[in-house]
Amino acid sequence: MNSNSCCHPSSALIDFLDVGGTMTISQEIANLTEDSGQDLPEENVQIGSIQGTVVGLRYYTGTVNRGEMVSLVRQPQNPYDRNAVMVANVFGSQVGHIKKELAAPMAYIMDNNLARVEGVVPYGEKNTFSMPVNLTFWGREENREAVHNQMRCHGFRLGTEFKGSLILVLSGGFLFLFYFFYTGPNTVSIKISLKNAFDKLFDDLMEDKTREMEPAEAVCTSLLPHQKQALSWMTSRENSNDLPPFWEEKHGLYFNVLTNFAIKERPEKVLGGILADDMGLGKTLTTIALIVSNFHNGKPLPLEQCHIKNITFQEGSSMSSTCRKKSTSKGTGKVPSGGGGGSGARATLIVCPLSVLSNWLDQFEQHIQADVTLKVYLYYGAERIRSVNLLSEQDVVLTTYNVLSSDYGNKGNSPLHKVSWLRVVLDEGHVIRNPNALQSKAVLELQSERRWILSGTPIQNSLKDLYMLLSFLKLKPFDLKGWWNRIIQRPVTMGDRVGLKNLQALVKGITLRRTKNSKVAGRTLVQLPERRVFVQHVRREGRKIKTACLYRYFEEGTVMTNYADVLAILVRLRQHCCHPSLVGKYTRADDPGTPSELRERLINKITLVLNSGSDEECAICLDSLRQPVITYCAHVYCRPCICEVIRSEKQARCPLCRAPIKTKELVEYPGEEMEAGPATGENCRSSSKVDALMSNLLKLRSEDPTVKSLVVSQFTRFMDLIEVPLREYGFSFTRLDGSMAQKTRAKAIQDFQDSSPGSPTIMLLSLKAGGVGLNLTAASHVFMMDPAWNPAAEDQCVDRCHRLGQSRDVVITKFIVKDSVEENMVKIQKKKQELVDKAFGVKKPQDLKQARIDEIRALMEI
DNA sequence: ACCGCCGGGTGCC
DNA sequence: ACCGCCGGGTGCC
Repeated sequence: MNSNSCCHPSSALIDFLDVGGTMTISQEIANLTEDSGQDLPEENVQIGSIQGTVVGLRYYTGTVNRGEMVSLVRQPQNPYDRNAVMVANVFGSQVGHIKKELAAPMAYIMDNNLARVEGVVPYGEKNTFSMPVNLTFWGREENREAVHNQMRCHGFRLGTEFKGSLILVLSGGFLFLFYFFYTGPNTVSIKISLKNAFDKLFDDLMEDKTREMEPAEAVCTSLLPHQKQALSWMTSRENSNDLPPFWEEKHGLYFNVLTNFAIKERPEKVLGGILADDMGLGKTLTTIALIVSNFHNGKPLPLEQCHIKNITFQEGSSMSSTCRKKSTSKGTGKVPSGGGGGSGARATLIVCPLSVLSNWLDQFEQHIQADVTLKVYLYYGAERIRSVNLLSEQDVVLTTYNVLSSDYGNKGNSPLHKVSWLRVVLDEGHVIRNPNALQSKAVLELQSERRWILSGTPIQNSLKDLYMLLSFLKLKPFDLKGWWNRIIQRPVTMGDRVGLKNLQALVKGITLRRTKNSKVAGRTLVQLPERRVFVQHVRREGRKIKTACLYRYFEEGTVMTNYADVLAILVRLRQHCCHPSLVGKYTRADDPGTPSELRERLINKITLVLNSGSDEECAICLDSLRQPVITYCAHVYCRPCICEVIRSEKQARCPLCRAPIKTKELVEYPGEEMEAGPATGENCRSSSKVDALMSNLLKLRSEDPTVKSLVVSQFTRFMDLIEVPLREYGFSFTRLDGSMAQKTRAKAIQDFQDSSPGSPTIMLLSLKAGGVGLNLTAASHVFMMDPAWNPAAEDQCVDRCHRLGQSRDVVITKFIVKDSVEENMVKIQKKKQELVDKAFGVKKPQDLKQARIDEIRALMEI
């Protein structure tokens, strides 16, 4: 199948045109497809297909091509027929209506969410009055009968004529193969080859992205070759006049090779993309260079406007550094012109997690010449000035996702949403992967000419993570869930090679990704110092703990019904490995007790589950938990997800253990709770791990007093306990954990990174504290006090010091208690890594459940 | 729409 | 003729 003219490198880098006036209908389609949440594999069964008729063509301007995909949108408010089904092309322009006789059963099916209907116009695209449309119904297996019945009642018979058939469509001189791939719910064979292809998704992204560009002179740091390449690529993405991915110009028309859509007007450009470099390659520096080098209309920052030097980083205050300017010839020559467009937009908005806010400020100060005027405003804190004018006049506005979403939630009064930005940059952009999160909705509403996503991990769990990124970039039609599912998500999930190729072409066109191992001219991008890992086994505390009740759960097959108990026991076993006094009291929930007691216990459980570091996901949406609630059977879900389950079933049952559940019995997560107070009394005694740590630290200090170390634990109370001997032996240390406010956090980081004598040599770091951007390169030793469930979390933590800027070899010491739950956790880490590799995109709740059981079983060595 | 359908005009051969 | 047939007007939902 060499049908993919869409994979031409030249055609992949194309820009999109936003067709004016179609937004309402697009929006309508978006709204209609948004809440159906039909992206789980079991909802993607083909129920049947039928040929229908599109009528009323002459009343609408929307046109289609031979073989073009169309969308079907219900119009319940239509004054002539409340069953009306509108037919629209990819850009949302109405083409016509489905003939009313067929619209009647379709309306019922669509309104009751029995199936999604998708259309393709096989021929007759030039007809004046009506044209045929091949309709395919997709839905859950359990709705198959209902859909067929409804159609039969109205005299239609759903067939499977497109099943596994090849339809050749000749169009515009191109040969397109449309392979209507039908597979049942269980497709195993193709998924294996899919995995390899998926791994290659980001391969070859470097091709043709090796041109270098010098930054504007305002940047005082010299860029590494790969950063100059990124700058060149980003600049060309912003100034490019190319068509967006999958668009080609043919005979004076613009033609989308994926959907067969064609239009006279040039599709709107997509200026920007995804910078997906590994962390530590300098995404921040590159972005700063981009901001000043490709300012307005492809020119570098105008350096001649110089004012008073005044760099302050107070929250909610404007800071600007001043300048005396020289020539700006450097870096201007290679900038392709044409982008930007003279709209007058000036300001770049950078949205980032709180944890890296101070890093951005540091980096601006560090990399921008001191005599350059760059107006940077930190839109953060209660004192932030909510003035659209003030914000528009800045060069850079920095804010956090939290500030952005809280302003956005404050209906109609979000200054950030009233500014026409030149450029919006989402740092750690993968955080918007959940479309239901307020912060995701908030970023989609920002007005900007250019849009960038910075993320070392653009796809974290599954393919659908990419949807929100494309949506933010306004990469049509993938910014609408229905089209994304249809053209990419479902074909790829079902193992369709063409779908995968399209996905690769799509990603390739808008993404630059290099890893630490990528090479430029035969050399790796970054020569990082070595990184050595030692596992140090330590003695167990006291006798081996009995876990009889866990064995019982396995024998009874009630592991999942007692999941919270199981986790609670495991947490305590792990705590015991660290220090016996960490272990809190524990009562098992044999007796449900009175409702208030039960409630209290459930709150305890959900707190434990969410703080257990087990990286919980909602088993329904398979995404990270939002508005977590716990059921009486102690399983944790997103509130909207589980409410939907309860609403849609008569006798609702817990998806994980099948226990009956009710909405009013769901218990909410009350939020972070502070755990026990400071260590006192018997807590002050040491433990094997603490002893081992101290002897390491003392040895290091005697060898080289300037060496700095990270001491990492998942238990903040363990960190409390470690503080005692650290003080006792006169170590100067700082601490960073999730509970700290931004100011103290930034102070802790700054103190630790400071190399002057007397600065802290140790940082107590909670494993989950801070985002990935955190820079702790002052440390060259890492002590992992307790193993994490997720090996990636440990790696990420180490990467905070083993990154660009690290000059010493990094030594990692992991303490593992012999003959304990920790040893088994290490085994699971390895397994889990394999699982993550395999499970890309095709996770089912059942698999997830079994994986959990297997995991716990392995932990207990049962 | 080179259709179907409607409704007015018309009416043996 | 309370029909058939003809031919003009008309046409999404």
